[in-house]
Amino acid sequence: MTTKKATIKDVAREAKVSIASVSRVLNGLGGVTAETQDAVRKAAAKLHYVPDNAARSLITGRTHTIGAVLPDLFGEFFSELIRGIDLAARARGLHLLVSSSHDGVEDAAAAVRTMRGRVDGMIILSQFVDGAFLDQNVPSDLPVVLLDSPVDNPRFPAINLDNIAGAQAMVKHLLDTGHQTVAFVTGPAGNYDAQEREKGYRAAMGQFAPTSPLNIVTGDFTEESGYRAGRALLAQATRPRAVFAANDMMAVGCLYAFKEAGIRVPQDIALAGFDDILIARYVTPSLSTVSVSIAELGKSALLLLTELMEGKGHPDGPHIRTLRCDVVARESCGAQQTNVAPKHPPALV
Amino acid sequence: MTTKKATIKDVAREAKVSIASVSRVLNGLGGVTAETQDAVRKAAAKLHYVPDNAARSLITGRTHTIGAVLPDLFGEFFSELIRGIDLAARARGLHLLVSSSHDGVEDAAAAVRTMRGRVDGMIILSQFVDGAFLDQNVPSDLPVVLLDSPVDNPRFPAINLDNIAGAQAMVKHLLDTGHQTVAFVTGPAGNYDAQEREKGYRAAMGQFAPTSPLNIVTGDFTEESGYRAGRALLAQATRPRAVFAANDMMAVGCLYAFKEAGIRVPQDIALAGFDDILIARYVTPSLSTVSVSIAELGKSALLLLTELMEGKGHPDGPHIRTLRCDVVARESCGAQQTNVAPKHPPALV
DNA sequence: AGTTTTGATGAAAACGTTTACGTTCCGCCG
DNA sequence: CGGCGGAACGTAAACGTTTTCATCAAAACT
Repeated sequence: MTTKKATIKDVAREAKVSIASVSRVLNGLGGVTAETQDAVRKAAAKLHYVPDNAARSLITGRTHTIGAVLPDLFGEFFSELIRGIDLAARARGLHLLVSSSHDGVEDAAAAVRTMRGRVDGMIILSQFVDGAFLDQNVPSDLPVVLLDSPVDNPRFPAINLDNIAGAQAMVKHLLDTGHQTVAFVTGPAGNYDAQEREKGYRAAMGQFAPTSPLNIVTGDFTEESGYRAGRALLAQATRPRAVFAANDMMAVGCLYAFKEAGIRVPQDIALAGFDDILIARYVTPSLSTVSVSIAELGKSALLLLTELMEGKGHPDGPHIRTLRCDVVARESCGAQQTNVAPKHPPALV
Repeated sequence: MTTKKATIKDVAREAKVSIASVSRVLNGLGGVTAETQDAVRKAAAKLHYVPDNAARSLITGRTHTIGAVLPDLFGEFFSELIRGIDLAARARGLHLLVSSSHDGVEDAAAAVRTMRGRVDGMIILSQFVDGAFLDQNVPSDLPVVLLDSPVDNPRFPAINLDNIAGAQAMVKHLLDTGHQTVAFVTGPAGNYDAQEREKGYRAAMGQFAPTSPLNIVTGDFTEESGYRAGRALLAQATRPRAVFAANDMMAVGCLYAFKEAGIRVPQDIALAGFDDILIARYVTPSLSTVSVSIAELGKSALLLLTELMEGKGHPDGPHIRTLRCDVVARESCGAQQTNVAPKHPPALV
């Protein structure tokens, strides 16, 4: 590739046809004889012609790119999510523009605004978006799919995790395994997932252990907050029989607090997390948790988005969908015996 | 945002000026009186005007987007890498277009080609790129930074990890700790990092333990291959005193093979990996490894790329740079006593 | 043979910007 | 007072496509 850059005109001249014919051939529109096709393809190959995307976008109004707005890229959750989105996107010939790391509503708004005109649709996961935010920052004709969002608006379909059911199931599992008292470690206040999981805990306790008091300590999804929560729980007058943390990293933090104090898991206290991150399998004892297929979440979001983009104003089905979560019983909850070899990483979607 | 979409013409009409003046005001070019500025800004705000990026790109030839071509998005390495790139990019007002999951040279070529015209520069990490590939698929005027690549071409500066030195240091550390015989588990054949790490192992053994025979079993960076390698090592007539795996996931695989066989780590056999992924801190015993600051790698790549993009044909400094790797001694190599609380995740860059 | 249909092709408009180049107007200096 | 320079602003070209429409030849009818 030594020459400057070939345009469609150069190809047309080389092939001795008009630029319209070149366009037709290269876009497979038909209405061209086999010879011209050949000539055009030869010329294009010879000149290493690659169409200019900006010009194409300008006239067609499509970019073949979708945007992903995320709060951060750190941690397995987002990594898996992007992977799921990317895989599904490239299967459809779409590109992926990522934007992350906004810690305020202004940041998020800027991110969304600057994507305007660069993408054909967006997938947004942010605790800062609500109805007003969307109305203000999203052009009316831009398809958007929300992830893990409380927004209930048919114009902005959402895909959520079934956090409530998942948390309920885990609490029930802990109770069924024989742990009479279950404490809960919360996530950050603004986080929708965290709120839902707490709801699930409350609901399950009310339903399956109405006589047992609620026992809630606060955390913020970080390992360190889990560690502090673990120490706080151990300091209580009557130590709970089981601890359910709103995510795995906090559960791991608890685990280290317990180890440090010489408390055995699960014999002295049972432990469970939420997310089923990779680490959950590798800590000792392996961590019982609630599994959410994150890559699947990303894939579903992209599928829904493409449906929206393909014209059908609103896709079939409800505008809020939930993805089920499953209890994964490992060693830390006491329902499973030690198994030494962890499962391998999940296969590609 | 209810109206269709406002163009620069609409703003001009609303402000009763020409489109040229609107452009001047909005791009801060000067040569406009204060009143016109006001009028234009008011009109733009009123119409919710946002410039069309496609049109702008078409005429300016810049997209303010950089592309990242990666083999996959799975695992902590790529997650961290993207994060490092993204953070540095958005600090400079650049967008990030990712493209991943190519398992063949054709895939990679397609990825690079389809990015043409969409990005102002690219960061490429792929075992499939070599000099010929780049010549064939990269336009001559597109700045590119290579990551972990053996390509030695001033036109394509590269940033590599100092795999050789890191591996050498780890082998030396294992020998110094008193383990006379060190076995090595290789990575996939085509992987540059893997090759370099093996070189480091060979060099260190030759230099520091010339009488000890090399002991190399093959792996492919997956946990499962590490597990198999671990079993193979145990089946040897004289079991090595230490095992150095070319990455952490394989080391974890080894660890489970050893646990399964009732072999204690590090008492019966020492173990070390490479990469310092998050899991390394959480397995029991915690895994000694070689740490590479991956986010830093991404950040450096982006910085170098922006230097290239800003005109200076070739940035200062050598066209191949290496990032140092550091030995992290934890429990599994026997040089460190048990410490129960793992370090917290690395802070944001 | 004359008329219509069909299918391939080319000319030119359109997309929304940036920017080179004119034009106008004003103040200033000779 | 005439000419000149510069600031403010407008006109129009250019960027590289897609797409509509017209053209034209050949094939298909009547």
